[in-house]
Amino acid sequence: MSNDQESSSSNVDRVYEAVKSMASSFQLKPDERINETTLARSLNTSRTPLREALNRLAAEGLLALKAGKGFYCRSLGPKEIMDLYEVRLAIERATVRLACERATDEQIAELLDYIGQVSPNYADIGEQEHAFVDEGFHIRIATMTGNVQFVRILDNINSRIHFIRWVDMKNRFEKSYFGEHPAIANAIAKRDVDTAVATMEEHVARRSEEITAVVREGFAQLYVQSEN
Amino acid sequence: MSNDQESSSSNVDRVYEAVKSMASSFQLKPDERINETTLARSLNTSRTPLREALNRLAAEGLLALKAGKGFYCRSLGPKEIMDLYEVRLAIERATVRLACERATDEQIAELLDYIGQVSPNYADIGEQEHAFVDEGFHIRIATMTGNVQFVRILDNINSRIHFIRWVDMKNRFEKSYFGEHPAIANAIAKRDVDTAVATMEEHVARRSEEITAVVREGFAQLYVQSEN
DNA sequence: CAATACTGAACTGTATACAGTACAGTATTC
DNA sequence: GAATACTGTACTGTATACAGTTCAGTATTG
Repeated sequence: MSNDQESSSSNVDRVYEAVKSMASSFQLKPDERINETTLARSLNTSRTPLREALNRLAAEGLLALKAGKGFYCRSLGPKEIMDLYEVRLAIERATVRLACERATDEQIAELLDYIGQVSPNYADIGEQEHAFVDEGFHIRIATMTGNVQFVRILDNINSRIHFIRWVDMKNRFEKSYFGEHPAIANAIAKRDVDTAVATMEEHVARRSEEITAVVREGFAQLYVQSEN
Repeated sequence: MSNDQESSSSNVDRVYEAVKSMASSFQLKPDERINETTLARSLNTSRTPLREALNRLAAEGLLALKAGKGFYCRSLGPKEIMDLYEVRLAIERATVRLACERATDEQIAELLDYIGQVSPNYADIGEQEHAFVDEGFHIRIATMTGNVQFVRILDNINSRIHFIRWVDMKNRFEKSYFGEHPAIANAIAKRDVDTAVATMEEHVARRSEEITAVVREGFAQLYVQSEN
């Protein structure tokens, strides 16, 4: 049945994206066992392509596979979150430095434009979108390095902390978008490596601290938010 | 505590390791199509678990999946190699810094011991082993951070550049093991962050330069070496 | 009543069958 | 003889069947 639009990406890719989205938005709860038959049926496919997608996600660290018990949505405890932020800091330190050195003028113009487009109507979009916009900013900087591997890794980290980022966005978005992000972008535009790196470090580190506070408060409220 | 959940009890994990090893050692040639039926048979399994393993490896970047045409062993061109070394530099800069701050005295003792054990009989082992020993050194430093994510990423990079590393080892091993590695380890032992980071940067960067030279010479000879 | 053994449902892990598709090698036409 | 159409083979992608295992819920025994 070729009912779906041209499968530029295969069935597995479609399922992969769907499950990834479900995991990022915590429709799949942490440490919850994934019922393959049910999930396959709800995605209009069979268990074979579903399991192939699940294996990819497990390889990326979004899911865990307990032998003999199947796939679990990976739990996201305080330790893991801090660890991921630590890796993110290491990566972004490098990307912002390389971006200063290598970004084309077009890329820089596009980055400034990206910031500009969001600012006016930032109030109209939800937290979920805020998180995506934030991720988009950092991914653009990674892209400026010309090194796909950085983008790949950052993308992986993003998908794993997306939900946390989303929650935190309530407090942070305005600060990020009218303060720190433009500061970083401007430093890149001036090819000012030291300022760019320092600002980025501060940006990520501050975020990390705030996350810690949220995490310490406990996760209960987070999960509640994702109920509906 | 037994890891037989991971390796021996699961057929997929066994196949995964086998194929990974084949890809790292270029028994599977770059850009070569993988015949699932044949490979499955040679690994004493069926296509289903094999494909699950292949999907994991594709997610990790060791294989590529062309839609409608199956899995291919990923080509490793100069650009990709340089990119991976660049990421590695970013990661190792971070790990060595954190290792200085967080490593336990036991871990440091173990690291020094690791170096000591290898030195005497370094001539007895082949290049393949040299590469593993080298990787082991860097993985240990990553482990000292207490952050599993760093280990994970570094391990991924290692598996993708293993072959290149192996080739380069002919020239580098002695320099690494009697010069740079001990220098890094000693700096960590003294908790001297600046020296440790600087030495590590120099170490990875120098290696990267030499790799470039090898790569520029052309790959033909590399592939020939892996024939038998 | 508590604790342990038992049984069956449900689910994972694997093998296999089948359908659709790319590709090579051959035939056909100009 | 060259170029294009054709046909068969082989392989991927997916569905399904089956075997082994876990787990919950019940029965049994002290």
